[in-house]
Amino acid sequence: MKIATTSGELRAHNRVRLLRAVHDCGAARTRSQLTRDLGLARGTASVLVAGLADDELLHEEPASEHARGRPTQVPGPHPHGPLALAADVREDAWELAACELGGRVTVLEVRPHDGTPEGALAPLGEAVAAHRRRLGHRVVGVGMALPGPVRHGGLVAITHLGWRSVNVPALLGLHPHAAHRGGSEPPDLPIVGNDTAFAALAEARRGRLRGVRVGLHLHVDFDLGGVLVVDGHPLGGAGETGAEFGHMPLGGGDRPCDCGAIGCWGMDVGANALLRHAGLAYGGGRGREQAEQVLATNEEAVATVARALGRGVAALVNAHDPEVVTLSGLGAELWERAGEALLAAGEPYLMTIRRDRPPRIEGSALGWRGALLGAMESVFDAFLTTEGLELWRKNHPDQARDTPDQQNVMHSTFEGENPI
Amino acid sequence: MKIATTSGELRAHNRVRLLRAVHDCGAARTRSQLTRDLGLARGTASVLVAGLADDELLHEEPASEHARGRPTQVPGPHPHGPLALAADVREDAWELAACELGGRVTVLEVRPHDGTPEGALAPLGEAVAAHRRRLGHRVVGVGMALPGPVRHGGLVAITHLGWRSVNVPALLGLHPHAAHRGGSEPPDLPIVGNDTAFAALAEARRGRLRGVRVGLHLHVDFDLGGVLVVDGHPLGGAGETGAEFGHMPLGGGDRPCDCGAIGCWGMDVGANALLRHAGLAYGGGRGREQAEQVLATNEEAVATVARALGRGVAALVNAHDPEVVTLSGLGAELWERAGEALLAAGEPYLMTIRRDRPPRIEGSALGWRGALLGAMESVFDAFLTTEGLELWRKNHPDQARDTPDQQNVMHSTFEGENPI
DNA sequence: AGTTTATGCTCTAGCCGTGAACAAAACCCT
DNA sequence: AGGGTTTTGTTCACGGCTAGAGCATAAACT
Repeated sequence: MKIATTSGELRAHNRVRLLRAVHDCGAARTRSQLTRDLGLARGTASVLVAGLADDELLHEEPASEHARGRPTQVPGPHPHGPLALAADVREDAWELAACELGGRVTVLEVRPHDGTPEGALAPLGEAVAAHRRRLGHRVVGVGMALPGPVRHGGLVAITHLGWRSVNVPALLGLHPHAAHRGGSEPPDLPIVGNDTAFAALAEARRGRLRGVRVGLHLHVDFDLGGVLVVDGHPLGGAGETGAEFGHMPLGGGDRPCDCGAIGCWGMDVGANALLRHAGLAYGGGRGREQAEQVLATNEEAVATVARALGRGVAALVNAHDPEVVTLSGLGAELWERAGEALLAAGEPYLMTIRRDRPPRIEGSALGWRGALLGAMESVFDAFLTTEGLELWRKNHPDQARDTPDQQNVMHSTFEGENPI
Repeated sequence: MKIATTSGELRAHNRVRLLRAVHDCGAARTRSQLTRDLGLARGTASVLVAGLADDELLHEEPASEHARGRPTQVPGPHPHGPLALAADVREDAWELAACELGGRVTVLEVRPHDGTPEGALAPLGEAVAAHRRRLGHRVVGVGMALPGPVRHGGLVAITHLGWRSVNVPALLGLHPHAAHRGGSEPPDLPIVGNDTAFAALAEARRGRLRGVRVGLHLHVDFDLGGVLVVDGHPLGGAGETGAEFGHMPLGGGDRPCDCGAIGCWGMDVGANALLRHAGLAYGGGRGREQAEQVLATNEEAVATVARALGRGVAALVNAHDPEVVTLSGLGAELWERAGEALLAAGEPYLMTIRRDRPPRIEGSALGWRGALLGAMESVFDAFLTTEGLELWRKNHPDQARDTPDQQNVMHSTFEGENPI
């Protein structure tokens, strides 16, 4: 986070801190708690909240439970406040959702696709554009998770689907538009990222890696992704194409991988490996249901995959000394069904000092939703900055400040539910 | 870095920023440059510099080269300013140095030792204590690099020397003293760290990883250490015992390692591996000279080790996507003598997308000095914070503010050189 | 109904950085 | 040599910010 150096930046900074705190706690803390947690004076908090409410970023509601004194308010998302659109594109389907400040998610659309870049992305692009039109200026960004390495700018390579260097923003039809009014760069370009990195981000903010200084997150689906999470941030690598722990030769074999290397660990862990061990056809992002059947019925195949997973986990624990290792997607199910085999296979590969104080291993708290939630968090990460809020202020229609009539209209919309 | 939230913290913050900038550039930039780089108003810089000079943290000297206008000053270390003590403890010898703000290093002592914890650390502890007495309040911290994983609190395991869980601060005789005057926690405890992590830190601040967002640093001596450097910080892991990339099974073998695991990559890279391939005795931290002879004469052994290094580097590049890979210690020499073999061996293990834009591989800019310099940097990292500077102010003898006589005395000491 | 308690609101004091005006100290040109 | 130019350091009025105190408020407790 950038630091303030002038008294003017100070205010902008505290606005961000307050909004960030509201978002991170899921809009569940009272104003007085927030005031204490952020170390602010009550007067300062008063001014800040008033300003943010004026900008339609926050809206206070009375707290439901009271203690002794004067009842306090709970700052939450404003009914006209910022929204993040987020999509999780998998090998065989995609999901699109909207999310408001605080993290409440509304799923908008789910649709299967044929695995081609156009077949997957063109309809998604249309759906995004339609919802963006509908929601107008409230949409502050679009996040998109994809199951492969994503270069800066949205070039995606998903070798096991035959995507070589797919320009995701272009296929979505979400080119950066002409300059907004206001002049500054509009946040029109989607934030495209790796599903594993997003799942890790979600885990760090709202899952089992919350408050963890150094964690390791492994996301298992058809193949295996892994990434280190440090102080709440997944490490993306230089071109944002990190999170590829699955392509280290930790499995011991030398089978050629679709990625172009040999011996990749990821080939021995995931749905494809399950199908292979069960003697079924695999590859091309097909066979999710068969894989789940193997997972449920073929104990030997499950144990073999769990052992491969365990061996690699041990290697990564040696190298990075994480506090917690979290497993999402299939990984969580492997951990549940064959945790013993996983641990036993890793044991010989652990350093003695790691055996003395091994990291916790846990299934994800977010299940298969991680990637979607992480994409959403990344949009808010970009928005909850001094620049992001400044842009909101600029591109925002004038708030009803002077006209009391409009104030009343606004209040009337507060009454009912407003589904996104 | 902590962020400021009140106007009071603002000042403290800018003091840190200015001092940090002076330190990072090696006291080579003029005040006007610093003012521009930090985005300060000239007036603000004026006040800040005056305050820091008052606290004996900075001392301005006229710039040697002039441009057109009024000549500017160069802020540098104050003759009574803070000093960091730093030691590099290797398997067969240690080195102790002092360093002032800006990074000028004075080597104080070098001494071989017998490889036992007491034999190595007791004399070092005495030397540190003696210099600390001599230099008094100017010593703001002691940093110490050791060739093995270091747990928080200074417990070190160097398995290839038979050190199991050595309490370094205790053996140094540097227990935390009784409370300082001032009350706050004194910085008496040495900052004990892994040599690889320190070498990486030095590389990030004053070497080839400067300004690099994601880098990978590998330090090869008797064994192999490796660590990721993100935004100028080596990733320590949960218990600060990260930096152990050498203990992943990237070599392909299954030989048992001293660390308790099997198949560790580090066994195939480093002085021990060189000795082994040459058919010589190895282990116990002995044989540095023989290893250097092997390096100079036995091409086949060198190539074998370089290939093992290259294979692991490829795996790590896949996983982390670093911008630059730096090699220090023996690694730099291996790179120089057998860079081709290293690259060729790594090639098959690289993902296609990594082959398209491979990271730069470079020898360290700091040679064998990295660990020592990194230990020094870590002391300044702890000192150049709002808390560190506040402590300096408190524990500092009163500055000669009102008495002009003392001012003159001070100026007389400015004249001569003052060797540390 | 009065007391207690925690919170929200308002206003002043103190601190900080900005930016303008001025002073200083060099270089450049005639 | 001397005046103009250029860049930097210094000083100060100004606006912005947060802290903290005092007061108002609204509930729970007695």
